[in-house]
Amino acid sequence: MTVRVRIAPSPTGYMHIGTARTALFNYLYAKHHKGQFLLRIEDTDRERSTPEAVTALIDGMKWLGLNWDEDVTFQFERSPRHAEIAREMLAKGHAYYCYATPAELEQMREEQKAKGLPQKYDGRWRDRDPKDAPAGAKPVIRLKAPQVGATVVRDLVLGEISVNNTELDDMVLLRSDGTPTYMLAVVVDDHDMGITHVLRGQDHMTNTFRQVQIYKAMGWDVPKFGHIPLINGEDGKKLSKRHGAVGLHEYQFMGYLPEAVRNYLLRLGWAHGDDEIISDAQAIEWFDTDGLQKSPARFDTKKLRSLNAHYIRQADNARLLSLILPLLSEKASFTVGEMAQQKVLRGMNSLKTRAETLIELADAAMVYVMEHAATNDSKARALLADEGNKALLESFLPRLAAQNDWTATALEASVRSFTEEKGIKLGALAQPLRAAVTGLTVTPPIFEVMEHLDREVVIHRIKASVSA
RNA sequence: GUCCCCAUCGUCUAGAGGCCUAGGACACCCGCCUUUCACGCAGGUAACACGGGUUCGAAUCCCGUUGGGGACGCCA
Repeated sequence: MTVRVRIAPSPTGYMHIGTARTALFNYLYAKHHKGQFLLRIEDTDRERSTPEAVTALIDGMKWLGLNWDEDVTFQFERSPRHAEIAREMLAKGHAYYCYATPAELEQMREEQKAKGLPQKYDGRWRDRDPKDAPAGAKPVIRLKAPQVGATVVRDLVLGEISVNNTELDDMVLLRSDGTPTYMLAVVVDDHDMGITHVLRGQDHMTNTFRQVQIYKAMGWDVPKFGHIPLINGEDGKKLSKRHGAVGLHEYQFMGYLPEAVRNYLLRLGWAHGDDEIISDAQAIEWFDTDGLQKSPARFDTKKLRSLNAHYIRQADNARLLSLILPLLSEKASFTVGEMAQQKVLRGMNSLKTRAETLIELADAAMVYVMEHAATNDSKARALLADEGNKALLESFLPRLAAQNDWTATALEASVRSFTEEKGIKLGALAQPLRAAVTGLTVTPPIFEVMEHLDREVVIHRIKASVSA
């Protein structure tokens, strides 16, 4: 049997980081088992679904590199089919009309809550004759769920899980306006799409029991289920906006590489021995449900950053340049030209070992973009305000002006011989030099920066700082 | 409140009854390298929630307690 899995997000604004991880797991599961990975947009909630949100979901999937097979299924388009199944269940005696009004049900729940009873539909229309229906009332269709026994699921992650059927109530399948509920639509779509394995968050566990009852009522094959532990915030509480970013796109904006996010998400709730850095090919080769964790994991930004730093170091320089180019132009307030881009590219090897995000990479790369040295670094200004340093720089200037070989190696040699003659440490001149040339105290190796910067620019900046 | 699920360093995790004096990674601390900052390399601190069983032997199996998460909609 070919494995067919799906990710079924609802378009309610953006792609949640947890949804992204579930999508990744499903994708890898499909690839590992040489099956198909499908995308279904669950847009049956017409109030909240928007075309923008659908686009956000699709963009998120593409950014993460999770390409799906076949066409995207839009759940709402299938509502006639869902209604058809609801009527079929009605005909088979597995469902019934319920005329209770929302207000009536709310009152029922409040009474249950007040008495400390479990909150669930009490089945008031289960055995009642539809002839008793109030005139003009629009009914919903409810599942006639089994009231004895237990519903048992052999979970791919948790093992056997079960619940007594007395705990489950008769859920709504078709709303009074004729539209299907999530519970019905998911089952019908998964069945029609030939889904064999459902890997989803543990927040769906109770839904699974109820959905299994629908499969059984229809006499359909029940797919295998696997309930993935949820992602919590750094404080162990439910991941929410107050923890920072929950939208996948936010990670993109914060300068994370998709491969880093992929690797991080993969290791959150899943492991393959002690492996940490895992390539896409290895992920496909290794991923299976036996490596999934049972308990929830906390989101750790520090580890994500560390992984991101790793992948930035691995990344192709030209790719990095293209990724930070919009950032550079934005920071500079002008379009960064070809010359500056070439300087950044030449300095990239040193820049990328110092950045954990693309934002930091862009910040550091600005030394090659700006016309003048930075002026807002107080430590650098203090260094240049020192008369001794000024005198030192001034006395070194003629050497620099006479410098033939404008390479990092030669520049370093020149500075070394100068400091040796003066009997001072290399850093005694290198650091003021860094401050004068860049306006900063922390940069890539200063001789390399000088090499990539034009000679005239370097000399001009030193002169400017000396005479300031 | 009711039901479901879970429980190893601060965090992510390895661990399938003896290989565990509990391993790795991130973070943290320290050293080396060094023109700053990083990278890299070498060390270090740090965990089996608790209580009962089962067993010659338990981080691993069972029960309970505690703690955590989730679900209880004509949302998905």
